[in-house]
Amino acid sequence: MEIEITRAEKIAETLEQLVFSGHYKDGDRLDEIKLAESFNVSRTPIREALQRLVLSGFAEQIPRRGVFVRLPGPVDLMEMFETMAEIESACGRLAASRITDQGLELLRATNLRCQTAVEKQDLEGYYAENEVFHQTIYRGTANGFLEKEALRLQNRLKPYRRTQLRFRGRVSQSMSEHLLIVEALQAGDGEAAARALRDHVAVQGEKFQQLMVSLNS
Amino acid sequence: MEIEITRAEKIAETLEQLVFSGHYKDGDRLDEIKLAESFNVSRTPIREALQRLVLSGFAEQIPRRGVFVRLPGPVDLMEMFETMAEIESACGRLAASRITDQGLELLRATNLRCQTAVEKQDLEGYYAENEVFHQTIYRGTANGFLEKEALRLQNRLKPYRRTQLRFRGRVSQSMSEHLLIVEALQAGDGEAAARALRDHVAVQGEKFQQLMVSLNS
DNA sequence: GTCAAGATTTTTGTATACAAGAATGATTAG
DNA sequence: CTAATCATTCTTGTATACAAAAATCTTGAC
Repeated sequence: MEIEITRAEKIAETLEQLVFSGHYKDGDRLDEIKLAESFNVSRTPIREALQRLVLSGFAEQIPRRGVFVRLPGPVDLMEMFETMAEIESACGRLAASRITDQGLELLRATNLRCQTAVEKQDLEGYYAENEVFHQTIYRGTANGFLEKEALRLQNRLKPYRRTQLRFRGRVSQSMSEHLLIVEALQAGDGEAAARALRDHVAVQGEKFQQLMVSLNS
Repeated sequence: MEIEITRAEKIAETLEQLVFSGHYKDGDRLDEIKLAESFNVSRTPIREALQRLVLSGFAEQIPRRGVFVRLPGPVDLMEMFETMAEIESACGRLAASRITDQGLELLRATNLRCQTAVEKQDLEGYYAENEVFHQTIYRGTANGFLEKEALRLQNRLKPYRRTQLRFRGRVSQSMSEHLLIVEALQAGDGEAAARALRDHVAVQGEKFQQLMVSLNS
């Protein structure tokens, strides 16, 4: 966990959470003065935090006008999930020939914890372990840059993935897909791992409807 | 072309160019005060520009210490090129079934201009057309998010690609690879396009040596 | 009553002032 | 002469002040 020292960073983190959690509507202006008051700081750290939001894609800045929340619409989300599927796929291909035995072991262990979380109906726990599962694959690529890019997108899509997993049958299906992925990685079959991960992450068929439904909540 | 209004944005752009062009060494501290003096502005816009550099990955910020240039080393570059290869590959796969006839036509036209640039020994022109070639493929994915991500990385790797193309035989080899890519896209063969683009961008064999050599210049 | 032009207010972008932590150097004890 | 501690200086982070542009409101003409 990174230690954050400056107020601007803490504020940026908090604002990201607020945007994530739907506290703001799309198009809302992020008023520097009001934010400064509510955070009990001056406009300076607020402005730095807003810049971070803009550069992370959560907001848009119109010069001399202000910063506005930009929540992804259905099309944006589809595009982001498709991109994520391709990136995870690439991670799988590379990890298949590079992941360490420790990595594979961690993958299996994480999968087990996923399974127990499912059995205990611990959705929150499942989210967390599922994240670790994918992050372990990113790490397995032995490509720090790709890993960071994957983490960035994973974080960006996190809230939407959560809502998706709430649908009936999704969790158990997801679990069996995980097994396929581990098998492919264990066998060192890059193409199979790439395919399995792409299918796992991609939003197609049933999942498309579910994503669209979850957008109206 | 985007219009930039605020000074901070112009300064950020200029600083990026300076870091790109090797004006700073790795680890150099970007002194706010000196930069402010040299740009004839106050520290405020400088700080905003520095933040942009940090979030783009060109520099690193250590709280209460300052901002330091972070140029990619050999390992970072290999990782970035590998990631780029995978992303371009993904673009190829998606574009194969989505690129419009206009897109294909643009691709062929751009390739022709590449060819004439080669014949005229116009390396600068070749760089530009080559960029357009790849950007046309990004556009062909019909995925705006992926397109933007690809453009980001392309921009980040631009200076290194340039040095690479200066090696004997690279340009003509690159040209024939372009033809392969266009063929695959035209045939709608996603897998072939993916493979062709990955091989085209990937740094392997001869190209690895060339990249390493070009780093010491 | 409506629309437009000008004045006023608000808000962003920039400059400057100030506070706190880090780096540097000096001074003194060993 | 070396090392450690303290003081000084410098730099960053934050607050405040100011300027310019945009938004809003008012007033007047039609």
